[in-house]
Amino acid sequence: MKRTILFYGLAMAILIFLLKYLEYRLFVRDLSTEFYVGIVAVMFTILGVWAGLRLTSKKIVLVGPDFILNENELLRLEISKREHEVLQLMATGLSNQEIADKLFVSLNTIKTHTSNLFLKLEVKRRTQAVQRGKELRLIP
Amino acid sequence: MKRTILFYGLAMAILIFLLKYLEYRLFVRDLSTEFYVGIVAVMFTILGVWAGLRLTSKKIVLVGPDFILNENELLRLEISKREHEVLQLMATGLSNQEIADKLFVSLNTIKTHTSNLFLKLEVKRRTQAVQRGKELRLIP
DNA sequence: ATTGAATTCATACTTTCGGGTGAAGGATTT
DNA sequence: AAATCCTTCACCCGAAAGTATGAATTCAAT
Repeated sequence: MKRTILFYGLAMAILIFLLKYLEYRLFVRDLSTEFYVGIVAVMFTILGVWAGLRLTSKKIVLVGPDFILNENELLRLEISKREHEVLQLMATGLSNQEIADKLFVSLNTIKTHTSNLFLKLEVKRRTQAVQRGKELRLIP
Repeated sequence: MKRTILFYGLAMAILIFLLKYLEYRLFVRDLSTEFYVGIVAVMFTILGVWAGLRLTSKKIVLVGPDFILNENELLRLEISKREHEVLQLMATGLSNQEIADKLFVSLNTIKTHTSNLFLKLEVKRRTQAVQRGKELRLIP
């Protein structure tokens, strides 16, 4: 952390120094305005690109495998909240009994949900349901 | 495609127009040089950030869905070729019977393979095996 | 040639899944 | 109030999955 602060401070200092130096040369008419502006534009473009990369690269690492739920598909397939919940747990590899325990309902209830899910997802097995769910971005 | 070209052209035109306009106002001394340079800096910073984001987002898409098999894990867990094969088919949502048909062996054979797989992957169900397999990069 | 691992298969048994049907209670909408 | 949807649960039955054990065969390595 200390190192990055130092690095950024140094970079900032160099940048400001460069700007001031260019400004000085502009002032003593050693440099045309166009050229000055051009250099500034290039510098700030580079700065922008760098900042942009920095931001996204961090986002990639942190948010990296980010998941945006496809609610349209949920609506289209008429999958209820509870069913969606069951699908999520199913995707983690839990058995119906384990899902039932986790949601404090009976095994039969989970069976009903899974059956309805299979109908709506047009699959025959839970493994396929998980696959389909991932394809349709219903689960991460 | 046509739309993006149009969009970029338009954006470029607006940008150049803005620059020229600012240059004009600078020329008629309606604008201080510092302010002009500041605006240019901001504009190009934005441009840079935008370009940076553009570049990385494309990279993400391109590099995204590649799969490199983790052979070390395969060796470490002592998973044989056949077992790996079965795991792959299992991950596609096939039943044991379907896997047996596809590999021209008996259902019992597949059961043996899956049982051994579960032991080696330290799981109890096929859904978990698929999950684990993906975690360890044994399957895409 | 012997050893060991991988592959194959069988039999028997238990557990889990999945399909089908029905139904009760609650919440929302009409 | 009636209709509708969601959620819950039950029972039955057959199919699929998983466990345990044992064994034959093939194939590579020592």
